[in-house]
Amino acid sequence: MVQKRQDAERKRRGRPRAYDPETALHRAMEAFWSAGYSGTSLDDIASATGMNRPSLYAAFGDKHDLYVKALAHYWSQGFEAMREALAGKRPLREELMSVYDGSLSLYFSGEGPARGCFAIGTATTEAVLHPEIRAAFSGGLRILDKAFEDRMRAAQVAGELSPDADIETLAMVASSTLHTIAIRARMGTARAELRRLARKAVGLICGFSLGRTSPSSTA
Amino acid sequence: MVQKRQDAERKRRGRPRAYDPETALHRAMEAFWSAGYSGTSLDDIASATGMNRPSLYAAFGDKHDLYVKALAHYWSQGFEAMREALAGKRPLREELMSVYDGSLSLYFSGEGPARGCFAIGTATTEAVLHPEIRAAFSGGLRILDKAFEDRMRAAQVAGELSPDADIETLAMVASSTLHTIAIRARMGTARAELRRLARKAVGLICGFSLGRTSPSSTA
DNA sequence: CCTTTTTTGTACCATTTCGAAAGAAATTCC
DNA sequence: GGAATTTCTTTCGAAATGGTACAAAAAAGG
Repeated sequence: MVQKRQDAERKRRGRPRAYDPETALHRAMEAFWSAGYSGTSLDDIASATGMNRPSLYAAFGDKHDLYVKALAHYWSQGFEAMREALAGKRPLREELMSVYDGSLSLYFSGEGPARGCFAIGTATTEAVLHPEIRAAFSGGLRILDKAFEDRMRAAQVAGELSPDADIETLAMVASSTLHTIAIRARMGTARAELRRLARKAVGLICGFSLGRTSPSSTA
Repeated sequence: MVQKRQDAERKRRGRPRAYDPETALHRAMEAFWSAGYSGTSLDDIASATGMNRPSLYAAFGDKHDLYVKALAHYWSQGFEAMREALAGKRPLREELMSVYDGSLSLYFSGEGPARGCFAIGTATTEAVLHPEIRAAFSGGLRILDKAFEDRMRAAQVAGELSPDADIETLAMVASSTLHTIAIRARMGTARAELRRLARKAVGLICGFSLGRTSPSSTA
């Protein structure tokens, strides 16, 4: 961190920044997370980041820009977590549960009631009126879809899933399970119940494996 | 309607209302639908309903009350549609597709880009900070969950689904499919693609029927 | 016709919100 | 140490927002 600063910015000319852009963006995201885009004022964000509005404006542009950057920040974190969880080094069942457990940890982090997924919880609302947010939102969701699908195709090749299994459908179940968990977390469903839900979905998906004739018993 | 008015309100004392409360509430809901709770001003709602703010306040209380009433209005519509679609008079497969087709019609109604589900699209954001909205939101979602589950239990009794089928899991797939469609509609996914997604989910669910050993091919 | 009752419409108020301007502060370059 | 540069802090302003007060309007009751 310190090295990178020295490398990239060698010796900046004027007064040094009093904030770290990365952590400031993260704090701004946290501020948006609970109340959403419209429900969070720039003063709220200023308090959360410790910056004042002019500095915020100079660093990230206006409120809209700031939100879009926060969303990109969230997604890049999510992609990374997804990549690690679905690395393909463990059984499919285990890796899928890693995805859901990791998501639950994120959704139930923070102080008050669970905030669920930042993107689904806040960008869904804005997507209709703000094309940029809609694009960033849908782009991120598609990447997650693809991550599930890629992992399952690999599982099929490796013999973890039946050659007959419809990968597209199973990946869709994996994605929609993530989405329903994101929503339900935000509406107050207990973490344990959501984990139970995830286990059932994983059981269903992994039921389509060789050697099992009836994937219906998904205990 | 006219009769009911004469019955219930016989002869109201003062100046008659210039609006119909039911349609006004519906218009208010439509106003909230695109921009969400925080993103919609009382002026927006006043324009949408043709009422002015004092009348709005007298009729529905403050903005928060109005939104909660709009949400209840939306849910009651949804419950009714669900009840009709899952009446149990047609094959499960057909009735499930009725649910998704009906939902898609609703999600893609209106002028601009698709607005998806009013509840999921707008209440998810507010659920964290507003316990009343959270309660109304989760209550509605639970009723939809139960409607799916009840219908599937009936299907199991009727022999449409295998006795081995895990109804809870299948109902969860049905619900999460509805949720993912609601989200994706709002993020700009084409209606045809969402219908394809619904067909796949229905195929998966109804694959757990007697006489099929492998429900994996869900074309 | 006058009183009572209820709703409407205009106007207003206090607060919040977003954005910008202007000068002070901190650092590098020469 | 002074000039140049970048950021910070204070302050302002215009617009929007939620909510309310008050008089005019429209109906029924007597």
